[in-house]
Amino acid sequence: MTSDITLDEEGGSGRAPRGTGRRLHGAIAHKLGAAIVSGEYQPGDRLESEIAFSETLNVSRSAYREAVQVLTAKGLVESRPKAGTRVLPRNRWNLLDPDVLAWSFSGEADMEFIRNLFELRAIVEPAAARLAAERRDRADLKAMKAALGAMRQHSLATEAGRTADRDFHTAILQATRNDALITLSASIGAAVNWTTQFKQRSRALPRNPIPDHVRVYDAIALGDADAASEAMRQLVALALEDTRSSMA
Amino acid sequence: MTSDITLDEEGGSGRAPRGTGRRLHGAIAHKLGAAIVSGEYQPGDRLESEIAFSETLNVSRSAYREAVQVLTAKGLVESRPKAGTRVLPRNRWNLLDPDVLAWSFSGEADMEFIRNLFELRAIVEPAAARLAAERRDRADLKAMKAALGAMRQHSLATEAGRTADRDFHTAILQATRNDALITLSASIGAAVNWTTQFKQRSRALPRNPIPDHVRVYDAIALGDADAASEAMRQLVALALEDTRSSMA
DNA sequence: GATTGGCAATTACTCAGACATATTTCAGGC
DNA sequence: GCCTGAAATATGTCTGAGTAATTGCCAATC
Repeated sequence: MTSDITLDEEGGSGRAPRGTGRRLHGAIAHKLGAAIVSGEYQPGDRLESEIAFSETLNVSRSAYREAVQVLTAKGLVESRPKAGTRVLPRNRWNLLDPDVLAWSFSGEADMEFIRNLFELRAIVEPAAARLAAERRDRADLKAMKAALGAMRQHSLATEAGRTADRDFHTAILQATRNDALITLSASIGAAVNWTTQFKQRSRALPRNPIPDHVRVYDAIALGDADAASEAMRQLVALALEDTRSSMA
Repeated sequence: MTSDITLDEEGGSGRAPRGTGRRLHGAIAHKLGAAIVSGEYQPGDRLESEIAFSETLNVSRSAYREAVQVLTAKGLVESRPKAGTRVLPRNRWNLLDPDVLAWSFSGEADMEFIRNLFELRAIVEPAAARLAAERRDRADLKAMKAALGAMRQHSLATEAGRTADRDFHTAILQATRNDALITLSASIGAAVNWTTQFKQRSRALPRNPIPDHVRVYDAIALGDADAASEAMRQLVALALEDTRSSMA
């Protein structure tokens, strides 16, 4: 028997069996992962047995098991012989894993969690800007300047505009020369931009983001660490305010 | 045929086929993951085909595939039909994943990476102490005090002492009420304590860590956010200094 | 000469079913 | 009542077959 289940997520035109480039076990992991982070399965809950669950999904046991391995790798579940597969308590989850973040935002957004992410961002990003001001070289500044120019041309409502925004922040991170910091900030930034995209949809954002970004750039270019940190602090604070107002 | 390979890591008395409680695919993931983060496989390198590699390891294809799924979930590799499985560039790795951190420290420690982690810790922990000072309740303080008492009784050279140290920091994190921050800081803290354990082994550390911790506790108990942040900053700085000196 | 189209080969992906192993649970004996 | 051992059950591992998708080559065309 061949798989006859759609397993499509992000509800929409459910025509294709699954998006191209997406493997079956990946789709299962996404489906289960989203169900867990959304609270559909509670910590401590036991999943059906492998045989039963894979039959329910109309997939082979191998495909299902590979999906569970992914969830296990991200700390969402734990499997033991005879005991079955159980959802782990939330403090075991790798909340900052890019996939887990994506799953968290694939359903309804948990405002409390978003606040926590912004709080973390407000801690990390200003510090990153500070390091960037101390360590940037000519190539870093060039990249930032180019991204800034692109941001001026395209609105944040367009895909090109959001890409430019991402590029600007990425350039700052690269200048910190700290891989751990880069990984962390990139994950948080991506997740937060989920909400930005959402925010734009409610089209109540006339504020021009360029001046905030220019202040950050100028401080980094001057090598003024304190000013860079402060400018970034403001930028994050304003972003949180925008997000908050667009959701209230 | 049954698996006849040992797959033992952490070189030592290689008696058991693999540590109890450790599944085969987990052992493979550990072995491959450690090999990748240590640079044995370079980004862009292509792994042998599933059939060939699983035969080399004397394990079934299923076990090997499940291990690869874990690595894929952590951003270390990517698999595509016909193209094979390739090691991804380092900026795609989830460097802050607990397992990836563990693999990083299972081999020779990369001093540059350790510095980066300490830098990140120096950013996050003082901010966490600040939040804890603002939000802690009686139960939080009680937990910190208990951990502090345990630290006084046992040296950091003992397992009990290290547990108490962890408990103290965990209690501070809990008081921040920020899950994302807790997850992050716990991962970094655990990784850094790898180095602490290593540090102790070189037994050149007469410094008493208690006063530093007491300063942090007092500031948090008083609700003095600035003092808490500053005290934690000092604590992290001293820890870095100790680690640096014990490795030089 | 450069570009586009189709073809074939290779590789991962999925499926199916059997057997092995570990852990919990419960029954029995000291 | 505690400990010991056996049975039940779910995950873990193995094998082998067949499917699907991507790449790289080659030819035909502009």
